[in-house]
Amino acid sequence: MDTRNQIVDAADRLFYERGYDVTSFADIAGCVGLSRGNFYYYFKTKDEILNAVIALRIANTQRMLEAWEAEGGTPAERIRSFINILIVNRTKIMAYGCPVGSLCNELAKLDHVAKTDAVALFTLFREWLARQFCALGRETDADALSLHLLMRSQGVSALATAFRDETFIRREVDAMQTWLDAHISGRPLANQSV
Amino acid sequence: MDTRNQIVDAADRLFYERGYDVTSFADIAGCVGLSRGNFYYYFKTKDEILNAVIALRIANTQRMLEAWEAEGGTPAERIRSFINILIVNRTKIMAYGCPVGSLCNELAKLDHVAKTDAVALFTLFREWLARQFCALGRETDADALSLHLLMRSQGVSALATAFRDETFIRREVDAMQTWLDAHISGRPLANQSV
DNA sequence: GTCTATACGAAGATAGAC
DNA sequence: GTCTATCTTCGTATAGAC
Repeated sequence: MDTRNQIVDAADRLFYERGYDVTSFADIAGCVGLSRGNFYYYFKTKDEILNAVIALRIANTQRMLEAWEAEGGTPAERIRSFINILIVNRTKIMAYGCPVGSLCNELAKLDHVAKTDAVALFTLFREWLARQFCALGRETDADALSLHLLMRSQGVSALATAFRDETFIRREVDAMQTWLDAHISGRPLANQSV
Repeated sequence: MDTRNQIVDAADRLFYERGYDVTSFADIAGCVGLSRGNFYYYFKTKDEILNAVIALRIANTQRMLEAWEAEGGTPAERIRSFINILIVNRTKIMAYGCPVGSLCNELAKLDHVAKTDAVALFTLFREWLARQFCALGRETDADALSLHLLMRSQGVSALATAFRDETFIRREVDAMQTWLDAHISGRPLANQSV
Protein backbone atom coordinates (compact mmCIF):
# COMPACT_ATOMS: atom_id res chain seq x y z
CA MET A 1 0.00 0.00 0.00
CA ASP A 2 1.30 3.45 -0.84
CA THR A 3 2.22 5.96 1.84
CA ARG A 4 -0.81 8.19 1.37
CA ASN A 5 -3.24 5.34 1.94
CA GLN A 6 -1.25 4.23 4.97
CA ILE A 7 -1.65 7.73 6.42
CA VAL A 8 -5.40 7.79 5.80
CA ASP A 9 -5.79 4.32 7.30
CA ALA A 10 -3.86 5.30 10.43
CA ALA A 11 -5.81 8.57 10.78
CA ASP A 12 -9.07 6.68 10.31
CA ARG A 13 -8.21 4.37 13.18
CA LEU A 14 -6.87 7.09 15.50
CA PHE A 15 -9.81 9.44 14.85
CA TYR A 16 -12.10 6.59 15.86
CA GLU A 17 -10.18 5.31 18.86
CA ARG A 18 -9.04 8.65 20.32
CA GLY A 19 -11.07 11.36 18.59
CA TYR A 20 -10.34 13.83 15.80
CA ASP A 21 -9.20 16.89 17.72
CA VAL A 22 -7.02 15.03 20.19
CA THR A 23 -5.11 13.16 17.45
CA SER A 24 -1.98 15.03 16.39
CA PHE A 25 0.03 14.93 13.19
CA ALA A 26 2.84 13.38 15.22
CA ASP A 27 0.53 10.55 16.34
CA ILE A 28 -0.44 9.71 12.77
CA ALA A 29 3.08 10.09 11.42
CA GLY A 30 4.37 7.91 14.25
CA CYS A 31 1.90 5.15 13.37
CA VAL A 32 3.06 5.09 9.76
CA GLY A 33 6.74 5.47 10.68
CA LEU A 34 7.02 8.84 8.97
CA SER A 35 8.68 12.07 10.04
CA ARG A 36 6.42 15.03 10.77
CA GLY A 37 8.05 16.99 7.95
CA ASN A 38 7.36 14.39 5.31
CA PHE A 39 3.78 14.20 6.49
CA TYR A 40 3.12 17.63 5.02
CA TYR A 41 4.13 16.38 1.59
CA TYR A 42 0.83 14.45 1.59
CA PHE A 43 -1.51 16.64 3.65
CA LYS A 44 -1.13 20.37 4.16
CA THR A 45 -3.76 20.80 6.88
CA LYS A 46 -5.61 18.70 9.41
CA ASP A 47 -8.88 19.40 7.59
CA GLU A 48 -7.47 17.72 4.50
CA ILE A 49 -6.80 14.52 6.46
CA LEU A 50 -10.29 14.63 7.92
CA ASN A 51 -11.77 14.99 4.44
CA ALA A 52 -9.72 12.02 3.24
CA VAL A 53 -10.81 9.92 6.22
CA ILE A 54 -14.48 10.74 5.66
CA ALA A 55 -14.12 9.95 1.95
CA LEU A 56 -12.54 6.60 2.85
CA ARG A 57 -15.36 5.78 5.27
CA ILE A 58 -17.98 6.71 2.68
CA ALA A 59 -16.32 4.48 0.09
CA ASN A 60 -16.04 1.58 2.54
CA THR A 61 -19.66 1.97 3.63
CA GLN A 62 -20.91 2.08 0.05
CA ARG A 63 -18.92 -1.05 -0.74
CA MET A 64 -20.39 -2.86 2.28
CA LEU A 65 -23.97 -1.86 1.46
CA GLU A 66 -23.54 -2.85 -2.18
CA ALA A 67 -22.12 -6.21 -1.10
CA TRP A 68 -25.17 -6.86 1.09
CA GLU A 69 -27.33 -5.93 -1.87
CA ALA A 70 -25.38 -8.25 -4.19
CA GLU A 71 -25.50 -11.26 -1.87
CA GLY A 72 -29.00 -11.89 -3.17
CA GLY A 73 -30.92 -12.27 0.08
CA THR A 74 -34.32 -10.81 0.85
CA PRO A 75 -34.64 -7.16 1.96
CA ALA A 76 -35.37 -8.44 5.47
CA GLU A 77 -32.13 -10.42 5.48
CA ARG A 78 -30.25 -7.32 4.34
CA ILE A 79 -31.70 -5.29 7.21
CA ARG A 80 -30.62 -8.10 9.52
CA SER A 81 -27.07 -7.66 8.24
CA PHE A 82 -27.24 -4.02 9.32
CA ILE A 83 -28.54 -4.88 12.78
CA ASN A 84 -25.85 -7.51 13.13
CA ILE A 85 -23.07 -4.90 12.86
CA LEU A 86 -23.64 -4.35 16.57
CA ILE A 87 -22.64 -7.95 17.26
CA VAL A 88 -19.79 -8.13 14.76
CA ASN A 89 -18.19 -4.90 15.99
CA ARG A 90 -19.18 -5.24 19.66
CA THR A 91 -15.64 -5.15 21.04
CA LYS A 92 -14.75 -1.89 19.30
CA ILE A 93 -18.17 -0.40 20.06
CA MET A 94 -17.82 -1.16 23.77
CA ALA A 95 -14.43 0.56 23.72
CA TYR A 96 -15.07 3.55 21.44
CA GLY A 97 -18.75 3.72 20.47
CA CYS A 98 -20.02 4.07 16.92
CA PRO A 99 -17.46 5.65 14.56
CA VAL A 100 -20.17 7.57 12.68
CA GLY A 101 -22.09 8.82 15.70
CA SER A 102 -19.04 9.83 17.72
CA LEU A 103 -17.45 11.68 14.78
CA CYS A 104 -20.69 13.55 14.01
CA ASN A 105 -21.02 14.57 17.66
CA GLU A 106 -17.43 15.78 17.90
CA LEU A 107 -17.68 17.77 14.67
CA ALA A 108 -21.01 19.26 15.82
CA LYS A 109 -19.40 20.46 19.05
CA LEU A 110 -16.41 21.83 17.15
CA ASP A 111 -18.81 23.50 14.70
CA HIS A 112 -16.54 22.02 12.02
CA VAL A 113 -17.22 22.59 8.33
CA ALA A 114 -16.85 18.85 7.65
CA LYS A 115 -19.82 18.02 9.88
CA THR A 116 -22.09 17.87 6.82
CA ASP A 117 -19.77 15.36 5.15
CA ALA A 118 -19.75 13.18 8.25
CA VAL A 119 -23.55 13.25 8.39
CA ALA A 120 -23.54 11.96 4.80
CA LEU A 121 -22.32 8.65 6.28
CA PHE A 122 -25.55 8.44 8.26
CA THR A 123 -27.49 9.35 5.12
CA LEU A 124 -25.96 6.40 3.26
CA PHE A 125 -27.36 4.00 5.86
CA ARG A 126 -30.62 5.94 6.09
CA GLU A 127 -31.37 5.75 2.38
CA TRP A 128 -30.18 2.17 2.02
CA LEU A 129 -32.39 1.01 4.89
CA ALA A 130 -35.34 3.02 3.51
CA ARG A 131 -34.93 1.25 0.17
CA GLN A 132 -35.12 -2.11 1.92
CA PHE A 133 -38.31 -1.11 3.75
CA CYS A 134 -39.77 0.12 0.45
CA ALA A 135 -39.04 -3.28 -1.05
CA LEU A 136 -40.93 -4.78 1.89
CA GLY A 137 -44.01 -2.76 1.01
CA ARG A 138 -43.59 0.02 3.58
CA GLU A 139 -43.30 2.84 1.03
CA THR A 140 -45.29 5.32 3.13
CA ASP A 141 -43.13 5.14 6.25
CA ALA A 142 -39.87 3.68 4.94
CA ASP A 143 -37.82 6.70 6.03
CA ALA A 144 -39.33 6.74 9.52
CA LEU A 145 -38.64 3.02 9.95
CA SER A 146 -35.09 3.51 8.68
CA LEU A 147 -34.42 6.35 11.14
CA HIS A 148 -35.93 4.26 13.94
CA LEU A 149 -33.49 1.42 13.30
CA LEU A 150 -30.57 3.83 12.99
CA MET A 151 -31.68 5.45 16.25
CA ARG A 152 -31.70 2.12 18.09
CA SER A 153 -28.30 1.24 16.68
CA GLN A 154 -26.92 4.55 17.96
CA GLY A 155 -28.53 4.15 21.36
CA VAL A 156 -27.18 0.63 21.80
CA SER A 157 -23.69 1.82 20.85
CA ALA A 158 -23.80 4.68 23.35
CA LEU A 159 -24.89 2.56 26.31
CA ALA A 160 -22.63 -0.33 25.33
CA THR A 161 -19.67 2.06 25.57
CA ALA A 162 -20.79 3.36 28.96
CA PHE A 163 -21.60 0.04 30.62
CA ARG A 164 -19.43 -2.34 28.54
CA ASP A 165 -22.24 -4.87 28.73
CA GLU A 166 -22.30 -7.48 25.98
CA THR A 167 -25.47 -9.09 27.34
CA PHE A 168 -27.25 -5.76 26.90
CA ILE A 169 -26.12 -5.57 23.26
CA ARG A 170 -27.38 -9.07 22.48
CA ARG A 171 -30.72 -8.47 24.19
CA GLU A 172 -31.29 -5.24 22.26
CA VAL A 173 -30.20 -6.83 18.98
CA ASP A 174 -32.77 -9.57 19.58
CA ALA A 175 -35.39 -6.90 20.29
CA MET A 176 -34.49 -5.14 17.04
CA GLN A 177 -34.94 -8.37 15.11
CA THR A 178 -38.31 -8.91 16.81
CA TRP A 179 -39.30 -5.34 15.95
CA LEU A 180 -38.31 -5.98 12.33
CA ASP A 181 -40.35 -9.18 12.13
CA ALA A 182 -43.41 -7.33 13.46
CA HIS A 183 -43.02 -4.57 10.90
CA ILE A 184 -42.58 -6.70 7.82
CA SER A 185 -45.60 -8.85 8.55
CA GLY A 186 -47.88 -5.84 8.17
CA ARG A 187 -48.27 -4.87 11.77
CA PRO A 188 -48.34 -2.61 13.75
CA LEU A 189 -51.07 -0.25 12.62
CA ALA A 190 -50.26 2.69 10.36
CA ASN A 191 -50.47 5.23 13.19
CA GLN A 192 -47.80 3.36 15.12
CA SER A 193 -45.26 3.24 12.36
CA VAL A 194 -42.28 3.08 14.67
CA MET B 1 -22.56 33.18 43.40
CA ASP B 2 -18.97 32.69 44.49
CA THR B 3 -16.11 32.48 42.04
CA ARG B 4 -15.56 28.74 42.39
CA ASN B 5 -19.15 27.95 41.46
CA GLN B 6 -18.96 30.37 38.55
CA ILE B 7 -15.93 28.46 37.24
CA VAL B 8 -17.64 25.09 37.55
CA ASP B 9 -20.78 26.42 35.84
CA ALA B 10 -18.77 27.84 32.94
CA ALA B 11 -16.75 24.62 32.61
CA ASP B 12 -19.95 22.57 32.70
CA ARG B 13 -21.38 24.56 29.81
CA LEU B 14 -18.16 24.59 27.74
CA PHE B 15 -17.47 20.87 28.26
CA TYR B 16 -20.98 20.20 26.94
CA GLU B 17 -20.98 22.66 24.03
CA ARG B 18 -17.39 22.19 22.84
CA GLY B 19 -16.06 19.06 24.51
CA TYR B 20 -13.77 18.42 27.48
CA ASP B 21 -10.38 18.10 25.82
CA VAL B 22 -10.83 21.01 23.44
CA THR B 23 -11.82 23.42 26.23
CA SER B 24 -8.81 25.28 27.65
CA PHE B 25 -8.26 26.95 31.02
CA ALA B 26 -8.17 30.27 29.14
CA ASP B 27 -11.64 29.57 27.68
CA ILE B 28 -13.14 28.93 31.11
CA ALA B 29 -11.29 31.81 32.77
CA GLY B 30 -12.40 34.12 29.95
CA CYS B 31 -16.04 33.13 30.47
CA VAL B 32 -15.87 34.00 34.16
CA GLY B 33 -13.79 37.15 33.57
CA LEU B 34 -10.83 35.77 35.46
CA SER B 35 -7.13 35.82 34.72
CA ARG B 36 -5.48 32.51 33.96
CA GLY B 37 -3.23 32.92 36.98
CA ASN B 38 -6.06 33.32 39.42
CA PHE B 39 -7.72 30.29 37.93
CA TYR B 40 -5.11 28.05 39.50
CA TYR B 41 -6.04 29.33 42.91
CA TYR B 42 -9.24 27.29 42.57
CA PHE B 43 -8.21 24.32 40.42
CA LYS B 44 -4.70 22.96 40.10
CA THR B 45 -5.31 20.58 37.20
CA LYS B 46 -7.83 20.00 34.46
CA ASP B 47 -8.83 16.70 36.04
CA GLU B 48 -9.92 18.59 39.15
CA ILE B 49 -12.29 20.77 37.10
CA LEU B 50 -13.68 17.70 35.37
CA ASN B 51 -14.34 16.05 38.73
CA ALA B 52 -16.10 19.19 39.95
CA VAL B 53 -18.23 19.34 36.78
CA ILE B 54 -19.24 15.69 37.08
CA ALA B 55 -20.06 16.19 40.78
CA LEU B 56 -22.22 19.19 39.84
CA ARG B 57 -24.05 17.20 37.18
CA ILE B 58 -24.64 14.32 39.57
CA ALA B 59 -26.05 16.70 42.19
CA ASN B 60 -28.30 18.42 39.61
CA THR B 61 -29.52 15.09 38.27
CA GLN B 62 -30.30 13.76 41.74
CA ARG B 63 -32.21 16.94 42.54
CA MET B 64 -34.24 16.61 39.33
CA LEU B 65 -35.07 12.95 39.89
CA GLU B 66 -36.04 13.60 43.50
CA ALA B 67 -38.27 16.48 42.38
CA TRP B 68 -40.08 14.20 39.93
CA GLU B 69 -40.49 11.70 42.74
CA ALA B 70 -41.84 14.41 45.10
CA GLU B 71 -44.37 15.80 42.63
CA GLY B 72 -46.64 12.95 43.60
CA GLY B 73 -47.58 11.59 40.19
CA THR B 74 -47.78 7.94 39.21
CA PRO B 75 -44.63 6.01 38.28
CA ALA B 76 -45.81 6.12 34.65
CA GLU B 77 -46.06 9.91 34.81
CA ARG B 78 -42.55 10.07 36.23
CA ILE B 79 -41.20 8.00 33.37
CA ARG B 80 -43.01 10.38 31.01
CA SER B 81 -41.07 13.23 32.62
CA PHE B 82 -37.85 11.43 31.70
CA ILE B 83 -38.94 10.87 28.10
CA ASN B 84 -39.99 14.49 27.84
CA ILE B 85 -36.43 15.71 28.46
CA LEU B 86 -35.89 15.12 24.75
CA ILE B 87 -38.57 17.73 23.98
CA VAL B 88 -37.62 20.21 26.69
CA ASN B 89 -33.92 20.17 25.73
CA ARG B 90 -34.40 19.64 21.99
CA THR B 91 -32.57 22.80 20.91
CA LYS B 92 -29.40 21.98 22.86
CA ILE B 93 -29.61 18.31 21.92
CA MET B 94 -29.82 19.15 18.21
CA ALA B 95 -26.74 21.35 18.63
CA TYR B 96 -24.56 19.28 20.99
CA GLY B 97 -26.19 15.90 21.65
CA CYS B 98 -26.76 14.44 25.10
CA PRO B 99 -24.38 15.84 27.75
CA VAL B 100 -24.07 12.47 29.49
CA GLY B 101 -23.60 10.35 26.38
CA SER B 102 -21.15 12.67 24.67
CA LEU B 103 -19.01 13.07 27.81
CA CYS B 104 -18.92 9.30 28.41
CA ASN B 105 -17.88 8.72 24.81
CA GLU B 106 -15.13 11.35 24.91
CA LEU B 107 -13.75 10.04 28.22
CA ALA B 108 -13.87 6.47 26.88
CA LYS B 109 -11.80 7.48 23.85
CA LEU B 110 -9.36 9.40 26.05
CA ASP B 111 -9.20 6.37 28.38
CA HIS B 112 -9.67 8.94 31.16
CA VAL B 113 -9.79 7.88 34.81
CA ALA B 114 -12.98 9.92 35.31
CA LYS B 115 -14.90 7.78 32.82
CA THR B 116 -16.33 5.70 35.66
CA ASP B 117 -17.62 8.84 37.40
CA ALA B 118 -19.30 10.02 34.20
CA VAL B 119 -20.97 6.63 33.76
CA ALA B 120 -22.39 7.08 37.28
CA LEU B 121 -24.63 9.76 35.73
CA PHE B 122 -26.15 7.10 33.50
CA THR B 123 -26.48 4.81 36.50
CA LEU B 124 -28.53 7.44 38.35
CA PHE B 125 -31.10 7.45 35.53
CA ARG B 126 -30.87 3.68 35.13
CA GLU B 127 -31.68 2.91 38.76
CA TRP B 128 -34.33 5.62 39.03
CA LEU B 129 -36.14 4.33 35.93
CA ALA B 130 -35.83 0.74 37.16
CA ARG B 131 -37.47 1.75 40.44
CA GLN B 132 -40.40 3.23 38.53
CA PHE B 133 -40.81 0.05 36.49
CA CYS B 134 -40.69 -1.99 39.70
CA ALA B 135 -43.47 0.18 41.09
CA LEU B 136 -45.43 -0.66 37.94
CA GLY B 137 -45.14 -4.36 38.67
CA ARG B 138 -42.28 -5.17 36.29
CA GLU B 139 -39.86 -6.35 38.97
CA THR B 140 -38.40 -9.16 36.85
CA ASP B 141 -37.31 -7.01 33.90
CA ALA B 142 -37.20 -3.52 35.41
CA ASP B 143 -33.50 -3.05 34.63
CA ALA B 144 -33.88 -4.24 31.04
CA LEU B 145 -36.82 -1.87 30.49
CA SER B 146 -34.85 0.97 32.06
CA LEU B 147 -31.85 0.36 29.80
CA HIS B 148 -34.16 0.14 26.79
CA LEU B 149 -35.59 3.60 27.48
CA LEU B 150 -32.14 5.04 28.16
CA MET B 151 -30.96 3.47 24.90
CA ARG B 152 -33.77 5.09 22.89
CA SER B 153 -33.09 8.43 24.54
CA GLN B 154 -29.43 8.17 23.53
CA GLY B 155 -30.25 7.10 20.00
CA VAL B 156 -32.70 9.96 19.50
CA SER B 157 -30.13 12.44 20.79
CA ALA B 158 -27.44 11.14 18.43
CA LEU B 159 -29.57 11.30 15.30
CA ALA B 160 -31.17 14.60 16.32
CA THR B 161 -27.67 16.11 16.43
CA ALA B 162 -26.77 14.68 13.04
CA PHE B 163 -29.94 15.58 11.15
CA ARG B 164 -31.22 18.51 13.29
CA ASP B 165 -34.73 17.21 12.73
CA GLU B 166 -37.30 18.24 15.34
CA THR B 167 -40.07 16.24 13.65
CA PHE B 168 -37.98 13.11 14.11
CA ILE B 169 -37.58 13.84 17.83
CA ARG B 170 -41.31 14.33 18.34
CA ARG B 171 -42.17 11.17 16.41
CA GLU B 172 -39.74 9.06 18.43
CA VAL B 173 -40.91 10.60 21.71
CA ASP B 174 -44.47 9.65 20.77
CA ALA B 175 -43.26 6.13 19.98
CA MET B 176 -41.54 5.93 23.38
CA GLN B 177 -44.78 6.95 25.12
CA THR B 178 -46.66 4.30 23.10
CA TRP B 179 -44.05 1.73 24.06
CA LEU B 180 -44.43 2.72 27.70
CA ASP B 181 -48.24 2.39 27.57
CA ALA B 182 -47.89 -1.09 26.09
CA HIS B 183 -45.48 -2.17 28.81
CA ILE B 184 -47.43 -0.92 31.82
CA SER B 185 -50.66 -2.56 30.70
CA GLY B 186 -49.05 -5.97 31.13
CA ARG B 187 -48.06 -6.65 27.55
CA PRO B 188 -45.95 -7.64 25.69
CA LEU B 189 -45.18 -11.22 26.66
CA ALA B 190 -42.40 -11.98 29.09
CA ASN B 191 -40.07 -13.22 26.35
CA GLN B 192 -40.33 -9.89 24.57
CA SER B 193 -39.52 -7.70 27.52
CA VAL B 194 -38.07 -4.87 25.48
C1' DG C 1 -8.05 36.46 46.20
C1' DT C 2 -6.49 38.56 42.21
C1' DC C 3 -3.12 39.93 39.19
C1' DT C 4 1.31 39.81 35.82
C1' DA C 5 5.15 37.42 34.29
C1' DT C 6 7.16 33.46 32.87
C1' DA C 7 8.67 28.54 32.12
C1' DC C 8 7.92 24.51 29.44
C1' DG C 9 6.18 21.49 26.13
C1' DA C 10 3.11 20.18 22.39
C1' DA C 11 0.96 21.08 18.13
C1' DG C 12 0.19 23.06 13.47
C1' DA C 13 2.76 24.55 9.81
C1' DT C 14 6.92 26.04 6.68
C1' DA C 15 11.71 26.08 4.56
C1' DG C 16 15.11 23.95 2.68
C1' DA C 17 18.89 20.20 2.46
C1' DC C 18 19.47 15.55 0.65
C1' DG D 1 9.90 11.54 -1.32
C1' DT D 2 12.09 11.89 2.87
C1' DC D 3 14.50 14.19 6.21
C1' DT D 4 16.04 17.97 9.92
C1' DA D 5 15.54 22.43 11.52
C1' DT D 6 12.77 26.07 12.69
C1' DC D 7 8.80 29.32 13.47
C1' DT D 8 4.68 30.43 15.87
C1' DT D 9 0.84 29.75 18.60
C1' DC D 10 -1.39 27.75 22.26
C1' DG D 11 -2.11 25.18 26.58
C1' DT D 12 -0.78 23.59 31.13
C1' DA D 13 1.33 25.00 35.03
C1' DT D 14 4.23 27.81 38.49
C1' DA D 15 6.22 31.95 40.98
C1' DG D 16 5.65 35.84 43.07
C1' DA D 17 3.94 40.82 43.47
C1' DC D 18 -0.10 43.37 45.15
